[in-house]
Amino acid sequence: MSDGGSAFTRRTHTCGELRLEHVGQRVTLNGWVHTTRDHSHFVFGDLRDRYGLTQVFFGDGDAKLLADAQSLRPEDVVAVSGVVRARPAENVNAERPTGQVELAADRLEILNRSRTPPFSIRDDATVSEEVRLKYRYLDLRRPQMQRNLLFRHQFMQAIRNDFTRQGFVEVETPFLTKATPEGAREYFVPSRLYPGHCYALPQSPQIFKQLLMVAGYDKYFQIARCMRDEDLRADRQPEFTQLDLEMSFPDEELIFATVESAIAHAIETATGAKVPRPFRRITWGESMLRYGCDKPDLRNALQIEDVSAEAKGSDFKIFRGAVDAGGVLRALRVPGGEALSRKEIEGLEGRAKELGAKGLAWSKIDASGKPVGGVAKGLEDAAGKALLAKLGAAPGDLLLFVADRLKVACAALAEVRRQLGERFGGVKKGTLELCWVVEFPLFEYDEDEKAWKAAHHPFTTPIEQYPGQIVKEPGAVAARAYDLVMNGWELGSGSIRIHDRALQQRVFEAVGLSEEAAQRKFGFMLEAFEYGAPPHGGIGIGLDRLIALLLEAENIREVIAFPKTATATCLMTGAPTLADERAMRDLKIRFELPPAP
RNA sequence: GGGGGUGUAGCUCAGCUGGUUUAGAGCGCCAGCCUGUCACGUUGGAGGUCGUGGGUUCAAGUCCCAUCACCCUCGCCA
Repeated sequence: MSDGGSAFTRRTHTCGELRLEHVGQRVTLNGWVHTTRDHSHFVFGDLRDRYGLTQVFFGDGDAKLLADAQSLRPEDVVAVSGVVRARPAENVNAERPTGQVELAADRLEILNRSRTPPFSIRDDATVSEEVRLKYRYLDLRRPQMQRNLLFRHQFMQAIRNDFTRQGFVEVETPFLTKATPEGAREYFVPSRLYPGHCYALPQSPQIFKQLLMVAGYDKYFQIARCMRDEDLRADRQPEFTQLDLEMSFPDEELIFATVESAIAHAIETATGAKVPRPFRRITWGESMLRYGCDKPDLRNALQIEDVSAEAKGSDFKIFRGAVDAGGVLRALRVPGGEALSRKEIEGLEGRAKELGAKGLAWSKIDASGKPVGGVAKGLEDAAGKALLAKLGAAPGDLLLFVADRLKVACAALAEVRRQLGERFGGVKKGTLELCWVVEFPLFEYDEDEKAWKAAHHPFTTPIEQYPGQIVKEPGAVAARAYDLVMNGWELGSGSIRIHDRALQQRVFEAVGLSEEAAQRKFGFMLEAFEYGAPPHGGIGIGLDRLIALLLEAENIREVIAFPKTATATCLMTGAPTLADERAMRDLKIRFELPPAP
């Protein structure tokens, strides 16, 4: 058979495989030249593939072989054949699994030369992310990245296995679908057959999975790609992977138990760590009060306290003023916090101010239990004493206060608490704390549009205190919505859905969606719900984030093979590119671009 | 859309208050030497649009303005 000259000796083993037990065997390795050490009369080479490194010895009198070996450069691709031999005892490399042996080469096939790579393929190479992304295929050769992607694969496999074991069916849903104007901005795909019409790429498979429930697939899951045309962050990419699932006839407990099983199984399979179950539960209200946010890091023992009632009787202007203006006074007691310097406290105050706080008041508690420094004077009156008592202030404490609007006070103290977590809150790297945050509000007030809108999505079941509450006081209605949170990161979000057509209509009305508009946007779904929609609910969990957290990566780009930059470009391919004129003609699209500078 | 940071050799960086040479270092690269290295060692060498454009100045890597790229972040992400 003609092979175009590309015949080569196929490997018998990988570069991570050879041990003393192979000594004496004739083997062939295929791989990349990692390094060479040229000693003139002989050459050592390290051959690399994704399984490991094996030392190859060239020499032993064959001049042609030696010359070829001397010509080898990093990242050349070769096939090397020879006999495995034990290294002399003094030359064993104990740091490598293959370090007991080496391959005494008698044949070297250079399969492909490499240009000098822009950086060396090693974990300890310091390379800017920009360069790494441009040469992503080289970056992915680094052992760390190979470990990351392998870990990701194992994690995904374990999830699929556990859902399959639990009787779930993985169903693929369309990429080319109908735009749903609520929620995240969508990517559009123009239709050639229907000029002026567009498909949208799904921001999530939400509607399809609910229709699968109507279709009777009572346990659905999918490892699904989602696309959102929003601005990016370290933990957000324009396309990302969700573990999406939906169940019929559920309650929260069934969904929690199902998800906990799969997530715990996957974490245990991929990391070997034991994940305690059930996960902790905390209501949204409690979380906002104690931790100032809806994604608490429960490893952190520090807790926020509301001392607005005490502030009311205070003579201290900063405390009292905020409460009189309809705001709150919230405090964070930091045991041992007296060790913080003035400068460190100012650093925290800087962060608090970035988040909109007017300031960060503080006082330390001295050995006799008296407040000293900062706003200590404001704590001397009766109200101050009551406040200290409520906080349980003890010698060595640092007390931090934010007097502000509720939202600002929460955000500022949440950030301060987060920053102090490792030093004073007992947060340890490498530990996991998963929890469910439950009973989210159903609606949020949109200040810009002066209207209530769905906090999760408009298919979420309300928990009405009395009939009609969603119209009379929408802000007070809780929802059967829940978030999965790990170490202070939101992993996923879900709810028990509305399956009743009339209730769905009332919720649409509450968010200002008329019958007509609802029909236009979701008519096919509402119609489906008239054919026997079972009660159902589910969740979507961001897998990139979860995997990044487990690998202690700073950034989800570290666990995505070909990620985009913070400005949604691909440095390797150059995407996005200017539209091709002819393709645009086919699509009957013309762009109006601002004039070039 | 706003704020902050970075940009000098292939890579990672230094370059002070504008003037010390022809803008440096380590790694990498190229060439020589080296019979047990494993981040091999050693000798020598090549390599620069100081992100880009404009301005100030006798003189700009350095100061000013604009712009681009990347990173972080606020808004945004039902």
